[in-house]
Amino acid sequence: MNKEITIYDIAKVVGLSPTTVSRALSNHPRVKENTREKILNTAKNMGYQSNIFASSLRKKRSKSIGVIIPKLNSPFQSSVLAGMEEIATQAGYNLIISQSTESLEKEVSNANTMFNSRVDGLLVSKAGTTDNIEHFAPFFKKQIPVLFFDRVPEDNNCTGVVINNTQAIYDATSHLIKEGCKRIVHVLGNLKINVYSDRLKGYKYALLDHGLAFKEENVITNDLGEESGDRIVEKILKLKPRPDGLLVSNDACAASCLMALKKKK
Amino acid sequence: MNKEITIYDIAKVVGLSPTTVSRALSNHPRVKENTREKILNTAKNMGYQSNIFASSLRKKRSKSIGVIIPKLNSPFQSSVLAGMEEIATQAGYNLIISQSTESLEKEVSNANTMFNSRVDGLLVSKAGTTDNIEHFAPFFKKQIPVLFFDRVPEDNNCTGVVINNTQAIYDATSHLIKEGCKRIVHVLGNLKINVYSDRLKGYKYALLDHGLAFKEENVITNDLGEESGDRIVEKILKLKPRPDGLLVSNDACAASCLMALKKKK
DNA sequence: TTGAAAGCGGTACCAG
DNA sequence: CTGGTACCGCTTTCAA
Repeated sequence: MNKEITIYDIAKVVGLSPTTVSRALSNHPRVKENTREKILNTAKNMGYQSNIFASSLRKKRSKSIGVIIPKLNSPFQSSVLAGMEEIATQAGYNLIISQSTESLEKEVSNANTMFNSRVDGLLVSKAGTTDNIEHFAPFFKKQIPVLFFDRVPEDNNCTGVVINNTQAIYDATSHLIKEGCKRIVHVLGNLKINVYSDRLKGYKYALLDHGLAFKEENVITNDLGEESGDRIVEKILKLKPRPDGLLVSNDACAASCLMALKKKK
Repeated sequence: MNKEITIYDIAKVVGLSPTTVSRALSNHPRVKENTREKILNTAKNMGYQSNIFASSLRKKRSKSIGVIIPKLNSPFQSSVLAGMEEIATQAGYNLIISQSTESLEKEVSNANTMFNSRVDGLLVSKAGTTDNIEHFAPFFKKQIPVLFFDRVPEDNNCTGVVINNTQAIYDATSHLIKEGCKRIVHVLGNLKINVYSDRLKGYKYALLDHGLAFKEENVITNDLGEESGDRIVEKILKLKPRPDGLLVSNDACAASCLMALKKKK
């Protein structure tokens, strides 16, 4: 059984104190260049591996950041994740990830796990049905930074990063209108989610600014899936007069709608 | 400054030893039901949060699993990740993820980070260019389980999980042949990667079994991107006689090829 | 069923 | 620039 090498072992070998070894290993400035090199070398030779548990225990920091997102296998979320990973790694942080699968219950459980894992910070994109955020209270209380992104809570005390969803859909709608569309159907998800309610605003504003009337029946909500194309197209085809434009708030769903429409032809 | 509550604080309050408190909190069987309940209650009331650093230090286990994949924002990889997360969470493990972005250098660095984070196990899908695996040696030496998936090393001493790539492409090729294709172009990635070399085998076998000749010029390798459609189509159109079937080993690239082909029409 | 005490392996504080 | 030592908070013997 090969025992772990500790700084004490190194200290004995180089004839210095554990303190100095510790300092050398963490690049503390007040160690003679010579000494540090000797320590670093013997550490390498002895196959030393720093014990992050002991270090974290003492320093009370985990050097890890928690991430809670609705779905890992979402093109958007996973590309955001890729960016997070890059920056976190650069800064010497680990990323601990979990998904809520759009369930509040799981989000609560994930938040608890993250808290118990003592992450130094938390990045969250809410589950669709989450309308309270008291499961993050322990973080707030302990002053652990919580940053929401994309799907942010209504609560104004929370820090969040979002794109300008309203403007984006305003632009998209305006584009369709300029292309000659008069009856644009807008398909979006749960309006409890800021992402979709903001987009709906953009849609409405664009209609208004171009002198088109907003009609409730042209908005289809709460059904954004990779397989919901058929259902959506069904609804659209029932509308009279028939719509001449379609704006879908989700790539996969848009593709599904396209396929469904092709079938109908 | 609110100090952390420890098992000692709880012990004092309930008038028992830290040992018993520890046992109660970790559901050790040899604690009287009464005692345990009392401890659990006061723990909750006092706002106790177990210190996972101390626990890990003592138990020498992190209850976390490392994951290294080429790209986080890949539909395939992220859906695998979703499955891993589900199971890991169920089992009380955290997932620490990182991406190599197809670079050996980063993969090495990620492996080191994971090792230093003392993950209890490691899940790896290799970067394309990785042809040695000595950066995982510390894991092997310390008997930390390393499981490769999808992109596995050649080394037979490694445990790996793969789909039957050969059979899959054999079936796909056979399908095209049955549809009447005689000159099928196969587009795939770096042949150093098992995924692609296995698929190439399947392609060859299928041609053989259906009495078609294999031609080197019908295989396009090393260019699988979301934007490589134009280049690939360029190559295809130069072939004489013109191919009548196309088999692309990657969804995004296949879509890109379709678009490029449409433009050419 | 419960307890005392010795670690786990670093880091921080206070000296020198 | 270097060292002694207490301590972070939990778990694990060994003992009762």
